[in-house]
Amino acid sequence: MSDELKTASIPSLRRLPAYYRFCKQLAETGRQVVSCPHIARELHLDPTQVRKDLAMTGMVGKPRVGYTIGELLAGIEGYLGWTNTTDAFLAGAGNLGAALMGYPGFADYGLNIVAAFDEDPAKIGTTLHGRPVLAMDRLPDLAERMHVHIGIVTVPASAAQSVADLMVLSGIRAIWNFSPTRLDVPDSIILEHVSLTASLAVLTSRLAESLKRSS
Amino acid sequence: MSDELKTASIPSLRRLPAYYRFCKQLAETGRQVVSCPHIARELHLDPTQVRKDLAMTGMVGKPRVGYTIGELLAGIEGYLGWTNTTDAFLAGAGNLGAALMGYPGFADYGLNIVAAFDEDPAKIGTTLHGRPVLAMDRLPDLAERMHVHIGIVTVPASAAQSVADLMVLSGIRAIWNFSPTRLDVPDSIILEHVSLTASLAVLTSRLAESLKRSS
DNA sequence: TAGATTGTTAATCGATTAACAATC
DNA sequence: TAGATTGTTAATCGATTAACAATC
Repeated sequence: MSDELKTASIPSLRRLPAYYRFCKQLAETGRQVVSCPHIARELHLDPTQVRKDLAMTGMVGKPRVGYTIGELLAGIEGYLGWTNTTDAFLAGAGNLGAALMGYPGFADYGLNIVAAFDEDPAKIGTTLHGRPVLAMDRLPDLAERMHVHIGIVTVPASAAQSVADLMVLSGIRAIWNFSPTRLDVPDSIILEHVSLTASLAVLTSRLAESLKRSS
Repeated sequence: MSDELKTASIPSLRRLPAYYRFCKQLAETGRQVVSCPHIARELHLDPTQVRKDLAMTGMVGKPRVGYTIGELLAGIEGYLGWTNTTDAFLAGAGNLGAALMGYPGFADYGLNIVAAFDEDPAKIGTTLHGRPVLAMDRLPDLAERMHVHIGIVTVPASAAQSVADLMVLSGIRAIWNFSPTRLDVPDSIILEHVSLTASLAVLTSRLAESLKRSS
């Protein structure tokens, strides 16, 4: 069978949600089909690149017509594992943690943050956007019993590594790291780092260059 | 003069903050010099790659010794435009906006969020981590008078484009976009998008693959 | 049919990694 | 000196873009 899944490139994976979002908007207007040139024009990408990205998910289109939007959405959902909502635990009920808990869009992307964990006694026992804030030391037991596979790290840099260690011991399989620190975890753990400083570096270096040129 | 700045690659720019952070930690222990292999071991990178990234900033090292940490930090700061703190306006005083306003690390990276702007009358006039929340329509006038060049977008997707348009009209030169939407701005505007859904796609697709393999 | 789009193979481009002389 | 590290050039790798036959 054609079960040989060619491992997708990271840039391709990162583009899929944009296609998904655009096609969902199209679907709401009643549209049934969409072509790669159409998506590419909208997102300022190369049509061939869009086609390759979609091919990766197993999608097939019709020449002259394009892809059925419904199939395309289902294809991306399936490929990214968004079909069944995935439960996640969040560690660090601070500002950023609260923001992620309150982000309404995650449900559309199969992510369900079921509880937050914190060390602060003042926060423990409260709720955050309807989900409980629990003591950090209850994370291992609950993660195992609830089969939670995703851990979100929104604690300060100083606590990030120890929280990650705790998650690994708890059977967490994937860590989404929002702290400004690099985390050391076993190779078997999936690690995705949202680095605000990396993004800021691109912004400020370009701005510095632009201001220099115009002065 | 050697004023021909070769435009840096985005991956290189994104790595610089990690070097910066590691070297700052080393400096605190009293260390004076650091080598590329040393940095590379710590951050799990290739030593040659680290050397090329540093060369980009104009740094020169001593064979057998390495780089002076002080010079290295200054070099990165200069290259990324972190020497003089840059003022920024933030639009959208919601959960995420509050989180960014409260992030203590930004000061180290030359970013100073001086005010937030929002449409919600209930929020206008309050403060967020010591900085005022102002009415959105005051942004253009203030941006011009205060020479603010960076705008941070933390409004919901539906409002993001109109906020970006307002920023462009206000003379903002660089937009840091945290909304889940692609923004359309003139080519002259520097645009950096922090896409949580792109990051989540990498995480969930890998997790799905990993769970499939182990089942 | 004519022509736009798909699917796929080839060419290009850019970033990473390897190799190695120069240096202290 | 011996040997680790720098600086730089060459080779490799992977992603993007171009080319083009197949299709409806």
